[in-house]
Parts: sequence; structure tokens; C-alpha cells
Amino acid sequence: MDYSAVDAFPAIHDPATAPGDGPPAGQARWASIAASLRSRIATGEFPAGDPLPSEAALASAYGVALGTMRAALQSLVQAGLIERRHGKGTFVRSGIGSGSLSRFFRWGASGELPDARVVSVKEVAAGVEAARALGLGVHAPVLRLVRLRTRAGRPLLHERICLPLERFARLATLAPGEFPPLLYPFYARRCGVTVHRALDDLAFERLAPRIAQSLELPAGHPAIRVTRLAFDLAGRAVEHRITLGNAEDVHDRAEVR
Amino acid sequence: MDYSAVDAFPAIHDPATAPGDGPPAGQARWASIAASLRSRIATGEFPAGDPLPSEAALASAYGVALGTMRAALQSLVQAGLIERRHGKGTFVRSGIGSGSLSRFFRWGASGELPDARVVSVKEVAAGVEAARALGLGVHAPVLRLVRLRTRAGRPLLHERICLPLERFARLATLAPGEFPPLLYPFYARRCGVTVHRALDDLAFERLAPRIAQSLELPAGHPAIRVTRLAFDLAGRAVEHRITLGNAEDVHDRAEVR
DNA sequence: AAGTGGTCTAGACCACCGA
DNA sequence: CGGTGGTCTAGACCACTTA
Repeated sequence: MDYSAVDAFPAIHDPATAPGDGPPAGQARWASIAASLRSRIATGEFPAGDPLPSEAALASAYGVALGTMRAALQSLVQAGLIERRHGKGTFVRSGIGSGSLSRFFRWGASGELPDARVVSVKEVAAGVEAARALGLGVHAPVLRLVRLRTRAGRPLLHERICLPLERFARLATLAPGEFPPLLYPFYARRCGVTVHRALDDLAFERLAPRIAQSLELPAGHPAIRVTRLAFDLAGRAVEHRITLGNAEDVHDRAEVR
Repeated sequence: MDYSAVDAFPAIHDPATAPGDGPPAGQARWASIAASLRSRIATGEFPAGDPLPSEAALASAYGVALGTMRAALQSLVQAGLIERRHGKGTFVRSGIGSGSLSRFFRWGASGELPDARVVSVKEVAAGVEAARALGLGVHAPVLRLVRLRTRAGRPLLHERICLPLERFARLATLAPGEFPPLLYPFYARRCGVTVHRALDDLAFERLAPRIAQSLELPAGHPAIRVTRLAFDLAGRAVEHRITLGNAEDVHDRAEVR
């Protein structure tokens, strides 16, 4: 599977077009306004955390009625790009937070979050799996982080993270100890990469000897592997991450409709 | 946890109330209209699969503008209760389909669906876990089905299903062979119970000897346990189901935002 | 009080569907 | 063709937040 182009939105956008003028290009007015706002957010014109102009201001800027602008904004709320607060304004959401991983693990729900510590940083070739996921060539240079999550001194999760060197060059010279516990805000500050959404894939696996050792479990122990592909605001794949943890700790809940 | 009352909606409903009349009861007009429609669907006034009246007809019946009625209908679409088809109408969704279980299993995605065969039907006391989930007393009578899903003659999943006897009495006298492969449509036809949504809980487990045998795996083999609680249109818990399958076959994908 | 989003109205026209 | 939902307008008033 190639996810590299998932959720990429071109900047179709021309506020001057009136309802009757020319072909609607197969899109409703609110949809192209939404696409326009999306790309303006992605390019940093409206930074994460900042408020957008009020819906009235946007409506008049785009030359549409309030209801139409509300439809456009509503679609961005659905997509998780912005959030609206009654009486305050419309805000660009900051990237996804921490605790996102805890979804799959029992101890994530209650109690303190585990610590996270980067144990190695290396520049390597992407390799088949990460290359395909990130839309790179197999030999493209990536930064590979190995990271351990621990609690009360006991290792819980082993993570292997691949970042395209091109966008994350500023992390290449850091020592492992210089990485903070929360990586996504760090990506944003240091590299201008906002992680906006991710896909997590869960599968069963038995621990390879070396990883088992770092998790203080016997080789071949049942484990859950979560393969994450993270995307920036423009929908480009920016991080490939493999997390391994004890299967006994796994947990998930899903709604079926 | 007690899920028995999840998603229960009272029938707040009075089409005659105008925008200014009395307190809005903390609810927007569209919200109470949605609640009204919800309960009218749950009571069978609008059967599953049937069309609702047109939005114009509903709007004039409730004495609101089109936009308001659209907001109410939109919220029911979000909740998965109805679906709208451009040019055709608004339809009450039939219950959740099959293949819903396959979400967690690798072989569910592609290839034919496995067969399902009920192997035993018994009337028993609910027991602690099912009682709590279904909101019953521990000694309340339930129907317990044991069911095997197989493919090409090989057993894949073992299911233990608990149904409150009160609502499923008409199934109590059936022989195992009289149950069809798809249970939810069967519940609807025979017992008037429409399964509208469900919560699936995933956890790791090692197979007990007896179940391992029926899955043709060694005792203690790593397995995934999916605990499902299914709800009818009124939001009452109607089925508790425990599914066990080989952990090697497990698979899940989730979006993180 | 001023500014924001949330709700609501009473229309209009368009796009899709089926007889 | 008539009926359905989808889009859009140009207002109005309400509820929440902040100063």
C-alpha cells in the first residue's frame, strides 16, 4: 500500500467566482472554500493555535452568505483541522497530542503517562517498508530513532521511528538525550512539521530476541505491533513508526455501525 | 461499567412549540426534533428500510423552517440512524450488517466470508459479566448460544452469545441447526429487535483448553478476545458476545486525530 | 457593550431520480 | 415531468466570552 498521497488537497480557490459564473468545477461553493482555507492553513498563513477571522469576515471576503461559509467551516471541523468555540472564535488545531498511542494499551487510560526516552539516532537508508509508506526511494536517507517508553523504570514499549532526512535535517545532529518526551510538538518547533493525523495499524507479532531483551521479556513473547503513518497538514506522510509492546497490555475499543 | 443505558433518548417532542414559547429546555429546536424522530423510529412508526416523509413535509409538520429540519436530519445521519439519497429520499437504516466482526481479523478484508454455525443453545443464568453488560440481575435468564465460524472446514472463531430471554424467548425452542449464518437480521425478523450499533472491546488472552480444542489450537495459544455489546434503536443493550480467535489473524486500523 | 459562534427563517434555484 | 435532497441567500435573534 502507498499512503504517501492520502489526504492531499490542491488549492482550488477563487473568491471572486459568483454562484452563476461559469462551471462550478463539480464542486459546491462551500467545498472549494473549504479547500482554499485548508491550503491556507497548510502553508502557514493561519498558524496552528491561532484564530481564523470571524465567520462574518470570511464570508464577506469570499463573497458568500454566512450559511455557506458556515458549511465550509463545518467541513473543516469534521476533518479535524479547526475547532470552534462559542463566543471566542475559530481556531486552527495544533497537531495531535500525546496519549494517542495509549489508545491501544491498557495502562494508557488511567494513571500517569509513561516516560519516553530516545536511545539512538542514526542516519540510514529508508528500507522497503518505510520507503513505501513515506513515498520515498528505498535508498533515500532517513533519520531512524529508537525510543523506549518506560514506567517506574520498567520498559513498556519499543519504538522505531523513520523520518525523511530532507524535512528533518535539523534533528540529525542531536544526541539522543536532546529529544524531549513529546516528539510531535518538537517536530513543529524545530522543523516546522505539524503532525495533523495518523493511521495506526495493529497486528500480532512475536518478539525478536534483541527487542525482547530491551523490553525485559523472553524472546518469542506475544507482542502487539502498531505501525503508524503520520501526516502533516498538507496530507504528506512525514513519519513512519513501529511500536512493539507486550500483548498482555493491549486493549482497544471500537464502535460498530 | 454499566452500558445498559448508553444512548437512551427520551421522547422529548412537541411540534406545536414555537421559537419563543416558554423555555427551550436547554435544547435547540433541531435537537428536540431529532430526539422526537429518533423515538418515532425506535418505536417502529418508521420501520427500518422505509423512507421518512420528505424534509419539506416534516418541516411543515413540526412547524419549522427547512433549514432547521435539515439540521435535525443531519444529526440523525451522523448518529447512523438514517441515510439520505439525493433525489430519492431519507431512509431508516437497517441494522448493522455482517462482516462487522471482520474488522479485527486479517482474513475478513478479502476473500469470502467464513461460515457461521451455531453449535449449542442453552437457557442459563446470566452470570456476572453478561448481567452487568446487559443491565440484568446475575440470575436473570438468558439464552446462551455457542457459535463457530469456519472457513474451508477449519475453525477460525469461537463465539459465546448471551441474549436476554425476555426479548428473545422465541429463539429458546430452536435447535442449533435452525439458526441462519446472519444473526442480526434473524433477531429482527423473529424477535423484532433491530441491532443498530455495537461496542467492540479487544483484549489479549490465552486459550482455555476446551476452547483451544474447538479451534484446533494448543491450549494456552495466544488469542484475541473481542467482547461485543450490541444495542437496539432505543439504545438498550440487547446482546453480549465474546469472540475468541487466533491472535496471529488479528488486525486493526484506526485513525488518530 | 462589543464580538464571537449557534440557531432559525422564508424563501430561491440546482442536481438527481424515477415514472 | 414532479418529487426528492443539496446548495445558497440575506437577513434576524440568541447565547457565550471578554473587557
